[in-house]
Amino acid sequence: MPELPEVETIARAMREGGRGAPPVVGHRIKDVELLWKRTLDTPGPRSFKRRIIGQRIEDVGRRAKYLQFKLSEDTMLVHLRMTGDLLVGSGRKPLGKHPRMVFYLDKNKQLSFNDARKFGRIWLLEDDSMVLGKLGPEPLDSSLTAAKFYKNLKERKRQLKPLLLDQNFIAGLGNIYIDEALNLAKIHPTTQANLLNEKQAQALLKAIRKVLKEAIRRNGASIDWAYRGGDFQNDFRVYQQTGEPCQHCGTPIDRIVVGQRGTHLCTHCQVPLTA
DNA sequence: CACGAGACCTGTTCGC
DNA sequence: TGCGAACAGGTCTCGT
Repeated sequence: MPELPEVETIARAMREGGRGAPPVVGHRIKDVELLWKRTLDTPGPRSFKRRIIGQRIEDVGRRAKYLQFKLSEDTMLVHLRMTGDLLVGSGRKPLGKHPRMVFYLDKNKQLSFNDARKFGRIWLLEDDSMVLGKLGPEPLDSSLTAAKFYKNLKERKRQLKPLLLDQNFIAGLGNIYIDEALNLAKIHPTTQANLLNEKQAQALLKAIRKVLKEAIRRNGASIDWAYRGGDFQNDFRVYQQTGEPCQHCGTPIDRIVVGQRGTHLCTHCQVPLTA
């Protein structure tokens, strides 16, 4: 489900409450239950349990699509992958339809990691750079200037769509927001990165930021049963709009496959670039 | 380095 | 209606 805006929304809910649940920051972890073994990446189950019990959740942040739980001693990273979600409530009965790991907190609270497809992963680390170290820049961080983004694009020959999906090139984007940003910038998804001129690179970065900021403002996009809470899905220009008229020119939105991912675009507004 | 295929998984929707 | 195929927000690994 979740790309940067959805993960950001969840991180905020963990800190301040939201999505119909109270915050978890300030609570202490009293017990953990692992219901699907592979959900836990690092360390092993015994060590994980021994280390995490007793730690207090000091803060929750986000890097790329990872949630960072800053605990008293360690950092716990949670990656939701396709269908993961975090639910907060009370009692001992695991919340949600597909609980994979459940944290029992003080004051009878619980945090339940739900994940239908079991792709999600959790790490407990002294130093989270072990996992986050190679990630590319945050798209909303001002240290990623238009000039730097242009330079980075110039050094790559890959098609834009798979390149923007590469978390080591730029962090946090996924299938939805890439399709939306490329449409907004009027750039074809199969364009070779190094063929963009400076103006187009600038337009692309601007479009990425606009789409992400608007989505965060709307608390992300709710699609199907995986993630709920946001309503940016009502603003999709191309994603899952196959056959619908382009808002700009009326041409029916097309769906193609690029790098094995479904890709939505307006073939009139987004014309392939040739060298 | 770029690219494609296959894995990891389950649930929903589509086509016949 | 029923049933298999296709598809899904992500990422890793392997082979060419």
